[in-house]
Amino acid sequence: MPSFNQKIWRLIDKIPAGKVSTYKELARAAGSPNAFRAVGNACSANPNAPKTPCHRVVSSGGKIGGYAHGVERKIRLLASEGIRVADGKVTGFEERLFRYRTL
DNA sequence: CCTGGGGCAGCCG
DNA sequence: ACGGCTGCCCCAG
Repeated sequence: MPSFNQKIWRLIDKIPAGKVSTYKELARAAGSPNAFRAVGNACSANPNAPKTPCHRVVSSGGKIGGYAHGVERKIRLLASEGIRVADGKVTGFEERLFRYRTL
């Protein structure tokens, strides 16, 4: 029985390269729409840093958000996947957003 | 831009 | 089990 964190990590693993998701979306996909904050916690507590791509998780509206290993690193990782970040936001966020389910 | 309030899992003590 | 604190947050003002 996976804990909340496990569920979150599992969901994050499903995000394909070149796409991004948000804390809010993850919370919704995990079944707790208001647990977006706990999602952020799960990411920082993520045991496998690059393995589980928490760098593909941004804040709502496409804002870059934070990163335990430094936001700089996060931006670089995203850039290497073809995702550009300008002015603290993901360019073309709406199009690059990975949707888990169509409710 | 900044502030305050809300809401939630995890980790102490 | 219980209360208090923390955090890669969100939203309204």
